[in-house]
Amino acid sequence: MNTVFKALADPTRRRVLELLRRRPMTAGELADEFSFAKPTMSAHFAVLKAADLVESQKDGKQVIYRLKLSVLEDALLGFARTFGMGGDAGAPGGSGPKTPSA
Amino acid sequence: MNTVFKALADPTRRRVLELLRRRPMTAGELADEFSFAKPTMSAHFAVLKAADLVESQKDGKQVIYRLKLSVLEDALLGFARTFGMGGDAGAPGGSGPKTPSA
DNA sequence: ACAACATTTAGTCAAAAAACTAACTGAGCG
DNA sequence: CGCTCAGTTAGTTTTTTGACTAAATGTTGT
Repeated sequence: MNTVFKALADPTRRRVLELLRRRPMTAGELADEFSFAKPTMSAHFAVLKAADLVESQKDGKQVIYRLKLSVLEDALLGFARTFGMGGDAGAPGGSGPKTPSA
Repeated sequence: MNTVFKALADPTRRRVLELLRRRPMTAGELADEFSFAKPTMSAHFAVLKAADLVESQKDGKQVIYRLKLSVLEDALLGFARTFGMGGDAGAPGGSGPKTPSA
């Protein structure tokens, strides 16, 4: 989950995710949407993949990236619910968990 | 919004927000929950404040920090809705929501 | 006024992040 | 086979981040 938030910290990567929300795209197609060099984009893809936010599939000489929406959902909405948004998952009224491990 | 995601990228800051979700706390109280030096924590508070995720109020020689839930909500749920989660604010036109509430 | 306390500011440092160019790997084509 | 295209890996550089100690600021009690 920390990797997810780290991945989301960069605006380029957030935009990659937004592009992938519509359809899977090849590394080249994605890279064309930005002004960065390809290795730079490749590194961004690697971060997204390490966070399990995208999956890649090789197709001939291209690599197709696809959004893993459920992972993004789990992280985002899961965290949101921690704060009592969109449901309830961690906002007790009495004395709750300290969770002193971080 | 970028500042919000940058702020959320650090686990210490996420935990500060979680602590503040229950009640406003002073800088010292918050700092006591962590093993870092106080100036380190102060810097984290500054990042959260710059992202407008918390507000501070001076009370004598202490500083009380309070969570700005609505800002967190706007950023988090707003971004989530971009992906068709928890509502609709930017769902794909050609291909509908893949996983409406998984 | 002075001391004690809570917090922030200043300055330093090491590690991580984000970018680049150059070189490599693997796939398909003539 | 040798070329070219798509993408990644390697290596370097600059900037940002997250931590620390020491010192400054501001507040309260004596």
